[in-house]
Amino acid sequence: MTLNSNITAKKSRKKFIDFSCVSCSNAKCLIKNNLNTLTNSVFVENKKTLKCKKGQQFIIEGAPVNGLFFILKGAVKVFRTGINGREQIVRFAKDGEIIGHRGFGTEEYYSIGAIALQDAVLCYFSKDDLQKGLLENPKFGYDMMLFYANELNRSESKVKSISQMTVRERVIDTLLYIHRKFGELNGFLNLPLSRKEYADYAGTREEQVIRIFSTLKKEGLITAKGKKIGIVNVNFLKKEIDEHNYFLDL
Amino acid sequence: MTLNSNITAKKSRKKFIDFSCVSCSNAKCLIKNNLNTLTNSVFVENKKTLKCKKGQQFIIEGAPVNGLFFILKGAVKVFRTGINGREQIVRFAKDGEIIGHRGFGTEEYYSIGAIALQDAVLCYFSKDDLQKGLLENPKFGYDMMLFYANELNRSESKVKSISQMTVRERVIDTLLYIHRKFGELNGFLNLPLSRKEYADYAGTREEQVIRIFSTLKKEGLITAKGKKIGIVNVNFLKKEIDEHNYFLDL
DNA sequence: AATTATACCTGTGTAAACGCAGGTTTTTTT
DNA sequence: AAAAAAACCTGCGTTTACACAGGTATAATT
Repeated sequence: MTLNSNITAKKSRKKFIDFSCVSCSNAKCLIKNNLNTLTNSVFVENKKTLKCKKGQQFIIEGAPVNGLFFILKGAVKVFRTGINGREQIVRFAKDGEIIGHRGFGTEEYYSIGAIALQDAVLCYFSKDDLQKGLLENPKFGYDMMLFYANELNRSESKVKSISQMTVRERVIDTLLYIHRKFGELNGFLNLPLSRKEYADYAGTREEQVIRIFSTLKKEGLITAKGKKIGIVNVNFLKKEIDEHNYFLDL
Repeated sequence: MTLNSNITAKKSRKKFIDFSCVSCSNAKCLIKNNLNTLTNSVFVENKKTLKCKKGQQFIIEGAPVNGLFFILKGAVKVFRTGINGREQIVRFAKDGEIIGHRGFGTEEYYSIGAIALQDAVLCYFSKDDLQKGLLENPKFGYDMMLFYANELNRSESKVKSISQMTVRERVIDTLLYIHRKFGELNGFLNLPLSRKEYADYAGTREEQVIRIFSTLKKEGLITAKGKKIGIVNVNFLKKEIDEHNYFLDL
């Protein structure tokens, strides 16, 4: 909101606005972190910043890849569409994170879709520019590699979860994931999601999530007022899925 | 076999044998591919090569990370262990591939286990050496990043598969994956796996795989003599799961 | 303030996947 | 060649998760 008011859209029809990495306050961004050695690179100057309203889809599955996005501000869901348009959310992303694995290399089409869950500001880098930057700056490339290695670790962990956990456990796992990643605000998870979105991430159906939320409420493990979900005691929930996570620390 | 006979084990008690990257015939290896610019790097000289017998576990979940492995020759399953020791195979790997995402960065413990499915030869690189190599050679780091980005893509695709496909579809998907990756030999998949291993990858149970193999046999879609599985017509199988893979090309 | 739309909730029947139990075949070991 | 072990197979009852249907509360729109 403070951001939006700062934006004076010169080319409002294209939704591209100028933003500068140097003055960016996003400490967790890989680009910001490597800016000292990237100042000479073209790609920082060539980046485009665009606003994206809540609910807006900014990456469409199957569309040609030209580059990739960094989230300057906001929250985003990344998903794959299956039969009958059923969504599988593979990840939630926030400030500083990268969206669009296929923005590199020779891949031609996006394999994922992405929708803003809140009003968001996105930085866009072209494929060629970014590739150049990565090859010019080994530290940047190394950081990027680590990011993907970590994401892979999380994703493979998710494969096991969906495969071996019950629906109830998966829903609890999802609640804890949102809690870890987005934290709390006034005792409620700091990212409002619909029951359907919980289901799409947990790999189940809306009705199941609703039922399980009801049960968890009765058991005093969570509080729920509409989309506002509060975790009463994180450790109580953790305990229930702990045996699944021998070697997991994220 | 030809490899084994070439090996003259100086330190046979430690199972480490000297091998040289320069004379390596493995064209798909990331290190081999970048060898021209890596010749000065220490880490290529410091690598250890070790033999690993069929069935042997060379990475144990939760063990401290010191480095990571490249497969010189052989096939390997990478898995995570869940409740009651239930295995979730997250990946099969072959010649030239990397095992152990956590060999980088600050991670302390392996999050995955790895077992040789055939007699294998592995190249081992220490964490520090490899990190140095990656930071010295941007192209090498970039290639590594691409590898992880592709693996992530595949893993996220697998999340959707397990979440949305029926068991039958998942088993078919697994058969096609093995076919893509390991090919055929005399009309049979060129990687013998037990029904249990198919189940551990597909996210189901041994009995289900057995049942589904029986049905597929009756339907004339596959042939099966023990562990030897043959796909009669790849396209027939593909057709059944195609609608799940709108934007998938791997 | 009334209306529409969206999100949330619950009961009930159904189908898919699972667990177990008992068997056979194949492979490995002695 | 015999014995043991591992892998493979099948039937059947049970459980889990699902689909559908109909309802209520909440939020958005006019």
